[in-house]
Amino acid sequence: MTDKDPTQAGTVRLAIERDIFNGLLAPGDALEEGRLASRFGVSRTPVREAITQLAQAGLVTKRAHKRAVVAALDPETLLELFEALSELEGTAAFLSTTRMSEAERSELLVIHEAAAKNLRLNGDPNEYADLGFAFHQRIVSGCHNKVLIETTEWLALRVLPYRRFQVVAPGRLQRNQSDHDDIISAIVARDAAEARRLMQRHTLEQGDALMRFIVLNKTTHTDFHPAALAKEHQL
Amino acid sequence: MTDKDPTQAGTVRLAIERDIFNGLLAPGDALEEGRLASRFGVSRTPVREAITQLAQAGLVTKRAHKRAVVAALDPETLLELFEALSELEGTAAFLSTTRMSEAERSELLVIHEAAAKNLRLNGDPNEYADLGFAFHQRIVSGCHNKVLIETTEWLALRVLPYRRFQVVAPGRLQRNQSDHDDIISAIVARDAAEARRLMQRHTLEQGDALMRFIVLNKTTHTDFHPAALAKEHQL
DNA sequence: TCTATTGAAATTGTATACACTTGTTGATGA
DNA sequence: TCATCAACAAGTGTATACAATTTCAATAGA
Repeated sequence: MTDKDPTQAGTVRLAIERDIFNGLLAPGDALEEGRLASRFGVSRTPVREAITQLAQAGLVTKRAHKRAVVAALDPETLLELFEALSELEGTAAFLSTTRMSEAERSELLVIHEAAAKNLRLNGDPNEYADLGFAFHQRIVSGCHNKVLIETTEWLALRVLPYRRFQVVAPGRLQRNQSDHDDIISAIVARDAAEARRLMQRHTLEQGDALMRFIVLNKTTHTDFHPAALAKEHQL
Repeated sequence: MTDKDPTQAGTVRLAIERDIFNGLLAPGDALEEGRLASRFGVSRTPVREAITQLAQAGLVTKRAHKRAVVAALDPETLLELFEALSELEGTAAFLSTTRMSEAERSELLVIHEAAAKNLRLNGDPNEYADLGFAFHQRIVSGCHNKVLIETTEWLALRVLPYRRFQVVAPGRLQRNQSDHDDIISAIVARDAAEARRLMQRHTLEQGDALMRFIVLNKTTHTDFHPAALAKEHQL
């Protein structure tokens, strides 16, 4: 996903992407070409191209002669995203169980144990979230199917801004870690079907937890934008 | 997928898309902005935008300062595509089994029986291919998960130019139809797990059949482009 | 003969100017 | 006061001009 694109359009695209993930650009916010152009010190042309790319990636929506806006994930779409993502990640786990190299498997274990250590010592929750993300990513990449990896990451990208909120739900971290424990066990035991089942359920439950969290906080927010929630919960 | 995009960029995009599917543009062919612009009677700007969109859709590959080329599906990628697609369609069948409305189910049956009739009467193979495509599409759309539908169609789009070659392999049609029979039976019996298993295996086998066909004809072609193969087999 | 290099031609990336569409504001009439 | 519509403002879509990079062929050297 992280293109090493030396072109200005690519640079602008990455900058906008980061803004979306950081929350500087909230869902529903308008992306006005002229302002972005002057902000990045380029002309409208590369900005337009960047927006076109982001639109195809699903991060912004764009209709003819209307301002492009950051894609707003309504709860229904978010749920659908997690449902699809859970199946993809489950499939990846299934394939990875038999296809990962010894090196990949041991790397996965290292990540998992670092997360466990973080949890035991009450470490930085952001670091734990990053480790959790790495855990998922390694399992996905372990399937050695570039198309599947690309597709999964494409979906994961869209829930990325929301995903770290799993950590705020009470008891989520321990549950998350024990899920990972079970998944690792299945992989080590070369039980691909079980790895799929556990991974699929795990990702779907992450989505459910996120949904519950959002619904709980919905009354106090007109929108459930990650940046607003982050402020609220000192993330 | 079929945008009603009144803008020239959208028009150009659809035109190029059709050219790719029709075979006028073969994988590996260069998409030169200037020539396309003069061909469609527009400037390079909308052409560039169309190419950017197609690149994000995966139909063409584009690197900085280099010509955009129609995405070439090497056999390995094609196999990966079918592996990923088979999982997605299997999941869709799983969900559709319990989620399809009565109307959707009966529509699926109508399509299936039309295909059966076509086969019995030795009808037009192209019509059979279209019915087969419709069969898959209805099962996918029946899952009522827009994200999953969109993702599946996104992958299916990339194998679409190659997919109709399943029909040329000897005995493929009967095998294909009996697979569909079994899938329908599982759906009617509300056996979601079985529907998934059958659908997944079915799509994967379609890919395998296509791969075998390609490998068999590989020696006589430097490339296995669909248009060339179509000419060869009077499709 | 083959390889490396160098220059121009071709092609892509970007800036700017203009055309068209959309939305808003304020004047006009009832 | 309110509805209607026209003029304008703001913003997107497109064309064109220019800059930067790649490509390719011709040439020089071994």
